[in-house]
Amino acid sequence: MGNNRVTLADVARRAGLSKTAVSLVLNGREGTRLSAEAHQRVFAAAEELGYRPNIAARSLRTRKTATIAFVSDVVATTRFAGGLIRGALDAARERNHVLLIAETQGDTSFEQHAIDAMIDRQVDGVIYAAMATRRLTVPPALLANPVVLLNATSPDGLPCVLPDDEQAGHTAARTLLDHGHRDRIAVVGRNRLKEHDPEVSLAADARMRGIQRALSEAGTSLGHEVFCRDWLPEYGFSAMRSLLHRSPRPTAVICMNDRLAFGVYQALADAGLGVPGDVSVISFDDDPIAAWLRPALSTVAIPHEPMGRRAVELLLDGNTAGRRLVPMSLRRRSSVAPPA
Amino acid sequence: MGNNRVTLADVARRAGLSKTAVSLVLNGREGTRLSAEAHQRVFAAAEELGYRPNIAARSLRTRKTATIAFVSDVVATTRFAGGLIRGALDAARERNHVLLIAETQGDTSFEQHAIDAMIDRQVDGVIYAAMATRRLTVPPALLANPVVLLNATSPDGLPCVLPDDEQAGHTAARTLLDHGHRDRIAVVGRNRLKEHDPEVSLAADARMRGIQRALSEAGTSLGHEVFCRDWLPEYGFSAMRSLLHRSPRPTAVICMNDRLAFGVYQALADAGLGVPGDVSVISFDDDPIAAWLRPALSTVAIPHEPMGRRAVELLLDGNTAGRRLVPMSLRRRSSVAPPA
DNA sequence: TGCTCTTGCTAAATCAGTTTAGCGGCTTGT
DNA sequence: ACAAGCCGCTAAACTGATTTAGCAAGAGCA
Repeated sequence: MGNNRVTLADVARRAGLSKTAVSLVLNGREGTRLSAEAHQRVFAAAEELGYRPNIAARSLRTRKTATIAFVSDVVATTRFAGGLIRGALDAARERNHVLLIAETQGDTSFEQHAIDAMIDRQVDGVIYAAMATRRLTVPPALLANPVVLLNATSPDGLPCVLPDDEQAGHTAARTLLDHGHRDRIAVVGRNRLKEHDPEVSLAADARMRGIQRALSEAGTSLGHEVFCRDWLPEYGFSAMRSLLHRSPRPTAVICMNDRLAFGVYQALADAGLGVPGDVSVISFDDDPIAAWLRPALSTVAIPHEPMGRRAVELLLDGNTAGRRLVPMSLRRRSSVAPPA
Repeated sequence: MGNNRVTLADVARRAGLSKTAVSLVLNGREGTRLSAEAHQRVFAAAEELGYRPNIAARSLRTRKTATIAFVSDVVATTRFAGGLIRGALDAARERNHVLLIAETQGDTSFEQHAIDAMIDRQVDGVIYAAMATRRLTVPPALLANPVVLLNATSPDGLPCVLPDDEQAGHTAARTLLDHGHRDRIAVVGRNRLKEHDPEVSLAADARMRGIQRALSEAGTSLGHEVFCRDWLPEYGFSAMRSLLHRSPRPTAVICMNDRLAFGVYQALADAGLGVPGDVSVISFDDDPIAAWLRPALSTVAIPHEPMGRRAVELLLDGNTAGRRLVPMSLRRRSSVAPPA
């Protein structure tokens, strides 16, 4: 196993120099007065022996592990997480860092355990991620070292990365307005809890603000709105059913996420109505399902990868406190058309 | 930061004992002749100071890091990965280990980089995971330390964890037979490449074998089959369309995965046919979408969490070589009924 | 009394790096 | 001619744990 790994001492012996010299050369230290010839000998020896530094040993002295902890409530294993981790992974790789991941599953003792485990391993910093965009309080144990919140804010004013949901709401509404929809635009998925409790969601309120701003800028306002207990297909389904009983019928529906939109599609199909011929649909998230629906669903994507990437950059490069909003962009597909 | 972390020496000083004594006590070593009183003093001191061992320092000596590398082609960020990582994370936590993750994205240089990065950090072992169940060759650099393949096999005969797709195929077909379907069962999603090239897929062939075994045990055989270029909704859609032109029309369809089944649902809805009234549908994977469809789709689930868990157990406990098949179980929902 | 054994504990080596302090030899300035 | 400074390099300390080797005091035995 590692018993015969090549060490710095081996390289030094081979190069006929001291460990010090080898360390200085391999770390590319400026201002050492080692000769060009010594540099050559070190590089050659390291190359020939296939030397790789032992990071545990190094970090013992330097207190840098080139390792970042990615701690999340439950995000690490949801579809949602994919892009977040991918982006973080990419940015970490570019900076020669690796990611240690842990999931708290919302359990305080798991969380404590996870954080301890990470800190014991001397991570250089922690990315604390939430599945739903929301406000949270970070465990005090974390505050001792660099932290960046991902998809969350905290009262401590820690640096954080969030999607720009208000702009997304504006984009969604603006898109419908641009297609000629006006007074008969409905929203599916309003939810008092999500909109009023920042510890539950920040997205719901921000998206609504964006939608309402776009409408009032256009001199109009929301035609209908339906509240939903949760943002799941079944609630979208019944919400759309209830909308179809109202008159005038909406010409377009903004769904608070793609799963609701899926339910809305089902209800429209059951009623024999076509998208976008009879009703246009637009939504948020860009869940994989959005591209699979027929017609494909136009939706304002959560920028998972850029967010993950941004969090790592913020952590590693100077991270001034405060929030960073990452823009959300429209995936134009086929579910929006002018009203009949 | 870490400059004032409590060290073993601090605890020793406080307890009025040597570092050796403290180390022995805290590690619960048997056969030391330290007095009960010394034990008390050590525990008290450690507790009072909030001592936590520095794992980098420890691993320098012991060559154990309590860290596992989870290297995958692309699995880490797909929906697919969720359960795999979750299971691995759970099992790792139970054993006081953590997971270092990396993604190669199928790029050889990324892969080399990732593997080096993990080995430099002295991981105790590597889980090498694939997104699609398939055969692959593991990079030679890995062979120097413990490896378990997850969702993959290799010619090296390394220990590996795979879903039992043949049994899954048998279960799917058996379920339809039990409901009274017999000669008019169709398969959607046959694919020569997937079935014949183990480096592309092992699942396709295994599922087909299971299906055919169940049918021949019942003295019947496949009514129809449609080949698909890929297992995506659009191909399921056109496959089902073509099936509807044949006569006799199938009474039930086995889809090779849930995304195909989604397309099949769309085609049936377009044709005004009901599931399961006119056609029963059963599938594989248990993608989240399966539960969202109306009627909810019965499908044989890939046991992601147990697989991830199993991989960690295999790696940490004695891992005798050879393959472990993890059973796949049926999620009974509403898409299967007796033929009309 | 002298010898060995056990008991309870510790000094020092070790892991693989980084960093500090400084050593000879040569050049330069006065 | 002599001090000062530079050049090229190294010995040794240090990081925080584990582990080996062994010491001193007391007990047991002849």
